[in-house]
Amino acid sequence: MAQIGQVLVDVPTMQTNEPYSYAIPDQLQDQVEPGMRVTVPFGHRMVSGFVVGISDESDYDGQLKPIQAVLDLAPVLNRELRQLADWLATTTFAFRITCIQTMLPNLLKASVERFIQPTDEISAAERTTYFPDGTARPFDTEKLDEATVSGLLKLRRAGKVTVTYQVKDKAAVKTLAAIVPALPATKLQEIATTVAKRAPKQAQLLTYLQTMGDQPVAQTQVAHEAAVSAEVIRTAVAKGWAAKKALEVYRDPFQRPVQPTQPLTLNAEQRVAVDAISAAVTAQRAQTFLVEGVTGSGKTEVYLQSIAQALKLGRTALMLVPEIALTPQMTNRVKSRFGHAVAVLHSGLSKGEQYDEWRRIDRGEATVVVGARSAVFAPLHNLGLIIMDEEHESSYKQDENPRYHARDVALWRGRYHGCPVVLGSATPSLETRARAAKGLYTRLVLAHRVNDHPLPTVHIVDMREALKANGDGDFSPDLLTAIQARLDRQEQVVLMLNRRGYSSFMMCRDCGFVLKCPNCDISLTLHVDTHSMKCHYCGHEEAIPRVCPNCHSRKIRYYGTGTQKIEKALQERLPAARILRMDVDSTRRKGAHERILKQFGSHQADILLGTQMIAKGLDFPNVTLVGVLNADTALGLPDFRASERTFQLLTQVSGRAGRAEKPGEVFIQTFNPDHYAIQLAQRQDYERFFVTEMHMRHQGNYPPYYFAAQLTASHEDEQVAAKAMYQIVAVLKQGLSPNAIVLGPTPKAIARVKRKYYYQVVIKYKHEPQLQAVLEQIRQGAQQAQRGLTITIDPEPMNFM
DNA sequence: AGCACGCCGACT
DNA sequence: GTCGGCGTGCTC
Repeated sequence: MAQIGQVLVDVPTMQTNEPYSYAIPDQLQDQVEPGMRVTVPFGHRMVSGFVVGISDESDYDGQLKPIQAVLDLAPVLNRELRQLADWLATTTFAFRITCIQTMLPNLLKASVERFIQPTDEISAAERTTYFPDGTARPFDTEKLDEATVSGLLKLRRAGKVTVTYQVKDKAAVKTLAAIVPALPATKLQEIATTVAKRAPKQAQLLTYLQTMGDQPVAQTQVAHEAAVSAEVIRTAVAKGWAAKKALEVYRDPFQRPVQPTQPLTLNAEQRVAVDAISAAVTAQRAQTFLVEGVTGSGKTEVYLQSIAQALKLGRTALMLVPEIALTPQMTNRVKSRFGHAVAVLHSGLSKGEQYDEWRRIDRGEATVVVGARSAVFAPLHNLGLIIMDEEHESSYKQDENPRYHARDVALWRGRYHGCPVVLGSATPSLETRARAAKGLYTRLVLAHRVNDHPLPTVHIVDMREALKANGDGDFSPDLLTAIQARLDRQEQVVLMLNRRGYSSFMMCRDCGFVLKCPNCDISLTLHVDTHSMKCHYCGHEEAIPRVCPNCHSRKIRYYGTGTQKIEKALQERLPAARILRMDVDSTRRKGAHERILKQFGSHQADILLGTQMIAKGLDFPNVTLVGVLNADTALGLPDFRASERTFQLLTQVSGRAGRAEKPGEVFIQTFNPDHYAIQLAQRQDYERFFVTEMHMRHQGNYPPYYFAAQLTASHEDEQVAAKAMYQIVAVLKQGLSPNAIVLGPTPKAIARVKRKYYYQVVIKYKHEPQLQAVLEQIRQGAQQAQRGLTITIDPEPMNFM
């Protein structure tokens, strides 16, 4: 019976979110399998598509078109990952094809190219103007100038030219020229006796060919080992002694060799953790662990030994780390333990390297994968363990469709494979820690630093006092004195500027008061366009204050500053200091990040000044002082996670001081010295912070007590965006229970981005069985709504700005 | 997404 | 009268 392929076409729209039926032509019969990429005619053009099923019949009434070509010899997504794609699509409200593209390496995303060519109808004059080469030319409306495009389109209407489509598969396997003997060894030996005396090189090669077996060897290697030139090899091939073959090779992203390491001896806490995780690995139990360990408590060693257990049982392991922590030092540590079994996936690799690593994993040649967010889709078979380090990091959440959280995907895969998931952090997210408290996750605590180094002394500097003393809002006298002392002692300093919070909010420089919403306990954001302060949660609006409502000081103003400005100010104060700046600007170029760190590591600078990115995972033994210039900025953000983020950041950055023999010191400059997030970060008291913050969340009906979902509408016309949001609120109110709290609509913090206005609604709820259906209904409705109107749904937002 | 179809205003 | 502007709807 004729087969029919169910194909998801690569056209991300609501109408094409279901598979379309295509006839499988005879010559492709039994070649097409679910999980393969194909090209199909769609409308009046060719598109690429993805086969999700094969069946005998279709419920489509019309005439089926045939699949044009198959792009893969084997499925690129196995059954597990296809199921995962469907789950992702329903839970994140993203298109199925978008989910599939997200899971595949970039190179497997086929592109469509258009070509235009003359027909017989065309006149000679037209041919010479538009087709100087006389034949088909690429037709990219973006690249050609307008006159040419309109001219060509006119010709097309007249039937004088036709447009053809070509789906181009970028997936390129890198090959090397390789040599394999074409004759049996005995025959070669026979020939060897007959070659001319004055052809010693040919004899040499013949001898070599006899020894090499039937596996192809790279031509360069043959030339080297047989000590002959490429010309001699060519002659041999021409004479039929050897054959040329294309040898498939991987673009190896890490050429440099690593020193093998042995497992370290574990302390009692680490032992308990490894044993618990190993037991779950062995029992193939989908158990979730929270490994809570302070900086330097040896979490990584726990991960590595747990991975070893999975490998010992013939299973594979996945280790996720935040992109920013995916440094060569980090990956080398894993590679030196597990050698060639390790594949690394991250954005620093070229597309080709990513694809090759992906293929090594898919073929089972790599059994340990280390990577950032998207590595959670690594095509590992037979997973035995998933680890997610620094699980609280917000970079695990993708900000565009599909808006997935790698943690949720990891837990899904854990359930699928029956394998444990280990979430690790010194400062777990409230959600995770709360689940551990409820007994849903098993909590494993590493309270001791491996070398018993004392934690650094943390000083809180009250900037209100400092401001009075020297009138400088950036550097306190205490911090400057401390920096000078390190310069004198040839030690190094890390200074962090909290740049998140560049958004303009109002804070009093005398008392630290931040203007907040009376309804939401969230800071108000300044809107220059309307000259007012707005709450992005409930829409409350009030005038911009001239004096501080708390202490009546006139020093209430916007808060926010940049690294360049700070660098200049610091250099003026400490002319002798060698300052290295690290921020988004100075690390934009590839490899710049690593180069700066290397420079600092070899003490080519005294002070490293940077943004958040310096808080994570740096380990410089000579750094004995860490300064946080503005601890408050994140606190001022209109986000209920502001305290949590501040606490996590301060705790992390504090861990950067004095990790070696020299004791460390930390200075936190703040206008809110009494804020619990800052106070508790000073004491490195996560538990106390957890309890306090949980109380705050309970008071405000925020996660983890409530779930939150966010809907955003954007349109060039502000009225249209706002109106759409009001209609959505009406749908929500009707479809949801009275217990659901619908906040908004309100304009977003940056209301106008790329000439579009953004309005949002936040839903807080505990138990809404109808929510999925209502959101789905809104998504359906969004399709036939106004042109240019975009509705996004985020079922678990991390950012409320 | 990209294209055809179809309905309106500014030209030959 | 027609060319071509964009708004609307469909693609197995």
